[in-house]
Amino acid sequence: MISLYEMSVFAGVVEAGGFSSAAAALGISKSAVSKRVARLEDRLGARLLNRTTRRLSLTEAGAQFHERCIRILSDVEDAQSAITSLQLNPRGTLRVNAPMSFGVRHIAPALAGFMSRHPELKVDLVLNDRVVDLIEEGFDVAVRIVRLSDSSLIARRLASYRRVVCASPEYWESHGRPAHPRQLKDHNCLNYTYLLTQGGWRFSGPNGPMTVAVSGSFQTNNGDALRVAALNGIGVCMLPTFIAGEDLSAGRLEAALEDFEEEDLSIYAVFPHARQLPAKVRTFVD
Amino acid sequence: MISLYEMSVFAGVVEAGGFSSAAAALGISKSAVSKRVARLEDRLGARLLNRTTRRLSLTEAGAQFHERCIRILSDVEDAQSAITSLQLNPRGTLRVNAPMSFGVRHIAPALAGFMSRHPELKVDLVLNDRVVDLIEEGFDVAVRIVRLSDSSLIARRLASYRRVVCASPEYWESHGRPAHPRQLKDHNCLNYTYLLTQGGWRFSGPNGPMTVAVSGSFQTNNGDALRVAALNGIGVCMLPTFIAGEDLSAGRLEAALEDFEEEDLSIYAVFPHARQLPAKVRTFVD
DNA sequence: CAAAACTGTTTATAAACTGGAAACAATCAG
DNA sequence: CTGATTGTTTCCAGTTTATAAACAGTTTTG
Repeated sequence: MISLYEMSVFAGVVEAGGFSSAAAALGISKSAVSKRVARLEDRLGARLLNRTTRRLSLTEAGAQFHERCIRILSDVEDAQSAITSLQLNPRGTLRVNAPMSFGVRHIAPALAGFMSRHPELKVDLVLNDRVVDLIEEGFDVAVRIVRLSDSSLIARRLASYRRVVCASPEYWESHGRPAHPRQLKDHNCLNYTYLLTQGGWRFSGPNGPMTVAVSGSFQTNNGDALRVAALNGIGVCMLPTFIAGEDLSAGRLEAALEDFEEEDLSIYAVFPHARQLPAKVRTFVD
Repeated sequence: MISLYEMSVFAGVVEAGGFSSAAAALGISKSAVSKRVARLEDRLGARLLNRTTRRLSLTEAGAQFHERCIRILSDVEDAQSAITSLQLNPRGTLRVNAPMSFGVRHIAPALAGFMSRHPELKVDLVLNDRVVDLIEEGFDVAVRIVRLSDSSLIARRLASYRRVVCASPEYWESHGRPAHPRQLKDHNCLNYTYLLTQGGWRFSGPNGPMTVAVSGSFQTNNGDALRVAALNGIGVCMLPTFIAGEDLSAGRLEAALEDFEEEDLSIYAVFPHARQLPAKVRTFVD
């Protein structure tokens, strides 16, 4: 198969008007130029240049081929620089996947500023709480609350959060505040479906981690619904700080069992691969 | 530099939807496919394909690049086949150089039939009697009466001819017919300028070649003018058979000294190079 | 007119690259 | 769990490549 290098050497010779000067211009030896052109002619099965020691002239075939060479080489150049630019500048379409609650609460608001800083970049934010296949569904990056052990995916830690047992001040007042996780069995524990499947609420006690089975009158797979229930004083729930944070600061919810909290958990950005991360992804994560 | 082969392998992978199937389709091993694509990605500095063991998907960069790849590869294909076709089919422009007399008398008449057999071919016939630089002036082929010793040019014998001493029947009648070249000094020898510069007329006697100095009242650098003079009975001239042939057959001129004629001389087609002769040239010469 | 300079080509040799087989790692099907 | 399949990596032999040097032919120059 013809190679682009051969074509560019040929174009160089035509441009320079000679093998020796072309060799100098291309920074290679003249024997290399000679052989490249000879090989190209062999592959095409046609003579491209009529050459004497002194003068050089294009064959009819050579003239035709040169014209096309120029165009092809510039097309390749274009393609290459398009890719490079896509790699260096944040643009194109960025497909982001994130959990529902976190996405609505933290990503969507941040997106406005991000997008105004990068007007060439389109963002496609897909929020859902199931674990998606990044590669199959073509995501550039996903935000994950739990770390996955998928070998081909690369994770980067974005932030930490805690899970806080909390309820409204009114609820605590009427039901009392537990001093130990075990006492939760006397409370109406509002449950996040996902946590339930893990067997209960996890704490970190003085003797290591412990899991407490809890039960209550309400369960949902949506963190915001849980929060609303808690705000209304229906019961106790375990909420991540990125959901309950504001309510805790504002005093609308109050925490309990803070001495038994698990160590910090992490929020991760996950990419399909590590090397050669497009700028759009890098910028977004930053 | 990116290579077309890499691009075609990448395009093959996209088309086949997998590395292994692409390898089978391209007839190479899958390790080669893997390495080619990896190298292409390195050179572009961007990931083109997101790959799991099971599934394959194009990156945004990959999708863009693939589109351009397809176009570039087909452009190259086009260029290549255009050259090949130019090489295989007689078409394009054929620049022919020939001596004046021979060109007018033999090439021009033959051209009509040749061109009607090859309507896609244009012919540019340049007639002159000076020796031109084929390469510098861009000729595809030249017809030469004398063999040149130009190293870079390749000659092919087209036909043979003889040089015949002849005059009109009337002239012979009134001046007598010479029996030996030496007797030419008693005749009015019409001279072709070019031959004069060689010192006289050359003959092949029983004792090997001989050159006879001749003189006469008329000399010209045009064979046809010489012929006309001879027809008019002005004197004796030495004409090539390709000029005097018809007149000799028709009896308008009669030969002499036929036993002393030189061995056959040749008419050559001369090309700038031997290998990869375009079809237009080959066809023309045939 | 010979020496010098310059052309493109060829040759010899060392370095780089290439492709395939096999081993490997990861995933999926049964 | 085992076997099949996917893409990657490693290793090695074979090829290709580039360069310098020698070469052949032509033009310029002193």
